[in-house]
Amino acid sequence: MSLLDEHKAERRARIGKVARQLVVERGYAGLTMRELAQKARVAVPTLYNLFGSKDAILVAELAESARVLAASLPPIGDSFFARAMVGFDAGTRAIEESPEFYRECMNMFLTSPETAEMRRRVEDAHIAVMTANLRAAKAAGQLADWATPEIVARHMFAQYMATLIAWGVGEIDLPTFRIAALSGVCHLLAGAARGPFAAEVEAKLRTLPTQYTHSPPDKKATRRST
Amino acid sequence: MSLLDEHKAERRARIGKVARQLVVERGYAGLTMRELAQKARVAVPTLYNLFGSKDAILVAELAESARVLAASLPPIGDSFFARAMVGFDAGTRAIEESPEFYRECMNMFLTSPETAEMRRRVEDAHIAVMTANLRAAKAAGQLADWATPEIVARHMFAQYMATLIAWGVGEIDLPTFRIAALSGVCHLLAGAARGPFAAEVEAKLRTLPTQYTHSPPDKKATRRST
DNA sequence: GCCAAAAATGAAACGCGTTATAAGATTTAA
DNA sequence: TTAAATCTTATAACGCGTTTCATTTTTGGC
Repeated sequence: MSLLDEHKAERRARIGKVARQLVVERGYAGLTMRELAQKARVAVPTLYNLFGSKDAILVAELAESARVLAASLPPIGDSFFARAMVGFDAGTRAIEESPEFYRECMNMFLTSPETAEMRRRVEDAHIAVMTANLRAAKAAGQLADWATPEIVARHMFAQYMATLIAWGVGEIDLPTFRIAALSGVCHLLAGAARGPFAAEVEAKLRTLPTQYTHSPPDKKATRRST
Repeated sequence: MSLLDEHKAERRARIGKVARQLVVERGYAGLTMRELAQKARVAVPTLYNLFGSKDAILVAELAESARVLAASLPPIGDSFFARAMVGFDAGTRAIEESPEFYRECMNMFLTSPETAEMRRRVEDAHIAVMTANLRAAKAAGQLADWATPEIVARHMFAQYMATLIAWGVGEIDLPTFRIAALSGVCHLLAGAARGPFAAEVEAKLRTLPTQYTHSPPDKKATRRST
């Protein structure tokens, strides 16, 4: 790596760090390019040279988080169900580490064209793992004959995302999110699972509260103005 | 209604109509308040007097659509499953009538603070219907003992919304959306349904394609710039 | 050490959503 | 008819993300 590229990387890192911090402090809308430039000791056009847009800066931070998360995934369990839970758990724990940041980035992540490719990558990775998992279940006769592994995997992912969004818009708080996401995924698996797999899912479902609090606004989020 | 209120209502209607048309033509970002004011023969501050914000104008249009939709709901069928399908079908048909408008409004609908109340209203209405429906199924012994009607209803709604979002961001096209949403809801019901209800769900699942095309970008949407 | 290429800089500008201000039009009530 | 109240209007402004441009700084090869 040349000196030039090194300095570029330094700047990128500095900008990303400050951006992340400012988003946590002031929210997505509260992060202004002019202030970011100043606090990162950089000129405004430099932000655009290095990243291209405001969203791209945060996407880069999200991508970094995803990389760290992927590298830290614990070894998978042995039952189909345990394996299915590992990914969801890891994602949820990552969010719990800096909820303000992820919540403020959620709108952007969902809607910015910058993130289209990243969304597809994240989704494909999740779905590939779950599909493989469910394929094994099917081979072991523990999946309904009408169930297609990939389709079930996609629906599970959709269920998780929908719950995530409910949290992102402030509809539910983080503990509720944990329960609701788990519940949703289990409900979905309950239909397709057979044999021991099904028993495991049902057992889990029985441990979940049947009346978790919905619509209890914890802090309002999304698009703060100052 | 006083003359003053009449004229106000006229202006509101005119603005809403033009806004809707402009969104269809140029997308959400392509709708500018200055142009809207001009085309609706109104001053810019009037837009803010009457609505409060750009998003609020489109929210009002969405609310109007929701009102029309709710009023046009066909009589419900007789089986639990048929009843569950009616709402989803009506919503999907509404979208198919003006996909450009709804697609462009989706980001805004999901993320704007203006829509929080409306989201809750729509969600509560859907969930109330489905919950009542599932309660009847439970009373008839056609629901698993671990299944809570309201929770299943919420998961169904989440599944539908997640698929809707996938369409909104351009991940899937409208025909795929129809299949995927139906498939997701059926997968969810398959776990909780018992007896004749379960048989109906499974029968439906067997009719759905097991390999519907995912990620075939039809027209890119979300945040056009001109 | 010098010179061409590459990149960062400061300052100004653009279009956007939104708001303030002052003046003009319209409705209401007497 | 007139006066008060209400709303619309035109215009200009603000802060935002983003871009342009000319200038300066930094880098890499000789």
